[in-house]
Amino acid sequence: MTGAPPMKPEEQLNLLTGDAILVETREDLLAKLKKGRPLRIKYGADPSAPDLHLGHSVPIRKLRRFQELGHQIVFIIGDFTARIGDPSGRSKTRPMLSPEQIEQNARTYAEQVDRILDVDRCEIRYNSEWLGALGSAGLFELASHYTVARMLERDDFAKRLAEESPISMVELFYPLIQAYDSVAIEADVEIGGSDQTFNFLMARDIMRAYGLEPQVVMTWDLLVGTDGRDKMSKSLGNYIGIAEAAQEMYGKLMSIPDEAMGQYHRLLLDYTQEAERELMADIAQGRQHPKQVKSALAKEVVAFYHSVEAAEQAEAEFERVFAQGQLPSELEEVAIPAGKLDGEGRIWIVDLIVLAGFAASNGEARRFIRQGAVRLNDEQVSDETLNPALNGGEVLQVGKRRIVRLTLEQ
RNA sequence: GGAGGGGUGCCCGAGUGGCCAAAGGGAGCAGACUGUAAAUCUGCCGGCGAUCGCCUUCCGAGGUUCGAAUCCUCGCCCCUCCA
Repeated sequence: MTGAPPMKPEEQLNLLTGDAILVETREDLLAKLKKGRPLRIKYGADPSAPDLHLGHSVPIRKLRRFQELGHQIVFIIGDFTARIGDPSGRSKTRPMLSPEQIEQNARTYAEQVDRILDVDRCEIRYNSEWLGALGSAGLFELASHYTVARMLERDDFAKRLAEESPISMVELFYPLIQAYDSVAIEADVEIGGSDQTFNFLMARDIMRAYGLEPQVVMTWDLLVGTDGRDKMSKSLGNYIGIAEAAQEMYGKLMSIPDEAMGQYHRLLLDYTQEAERELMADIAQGRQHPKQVKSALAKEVVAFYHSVEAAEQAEAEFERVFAQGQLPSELEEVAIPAGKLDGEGRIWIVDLIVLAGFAASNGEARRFIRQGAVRLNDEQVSDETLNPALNGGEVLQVGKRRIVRLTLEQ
């Protein structure tokens, strides 16, 4: 991907912007591209979230596109800000990180990003490098370049002000500090999620104030999670990790609501907005079958993170288990301690379900039985008092997805 | 410094002396159906043994009462307004 002939600025522009929600501005970007030098593309990494999911992958994939065109990616690790922490009302979960933790997270982060683009060719910078040197005088100068009124335009602030929820002073500084990062590295382009739009745009003003050419801002909407409602996030449990097993990844992708497919194509497979609309229209008008579209999507994403073979295998397995209702080709084994069996080698079915880890309590196990969710050797269990004899090798199933082969452990 | 609002099950949120293991929603799980772990519909959703029941829950510690998530006292925490 290094030896490709340079692409014309106009072509680059189209390739880079067709799927973005905001490009501020296309004219500026074109002008920069016409300079013919590699552009500096800023991306603020989040070293507090070491487990990357497909939501994080979106901007990183877009960075990869820049990289393939020969531009310079600059990752900024916000170690300075991470050490300060964030007292904002909502995100209580942002802890203050020690330098060691930040270093460790950054390394984990880089390893994962490397699955998507070539990290060795990226510039990685820590913002304590320049923010530490800024000092209070520098900070005041920075603050002098922006007004409270404009700061409060940010919808997040405006909303909280309106509903009288707290806004900490530190929070007002975050956008300024981020903007200063752009000044420090002389960013040509900054990209990220649409939740960052205000901060990115503000950096344009701050850069001008420091006598620099303003950066181009590009944002993409946030990928929704497997629930199709909220943005993908680990804490909401609606995420698909980029390091997940192929089978798991495929299954989760198949579970997204149909309406989310368009966005997934655009954000994960680089469909343009126009292509996204066409795809969804095709589905709506019956020219394409939603399931086929979804499984093709799932396959392609899995192939990106694993391999084509793994993706095909995942699909075959999925069809086998869910469409045809057969047992998976490989079953996980759960060892049952022999001591749990009675003198005749029998065990209460409720205990067995709990021991297998399928229920947190006897009550839950009973409920599963009542609901007809339990199968032992493919026979539905309806008797809560069943005491099956166990020889090892039995297949225990609770619901459609949790299936296990039992073994005996002395 | 002054005034006030509040802490309820995984989350949000009702409940102001018994009918409360605690409404409703979300999440989760299961069943049916389907085109998938989509959508939709139905059910479950503190623990334990079970037709009935028992035990532990409504920030913490005490108290009032036959009886409290609901009343009182002290403590801890969160938030808002005025200055």
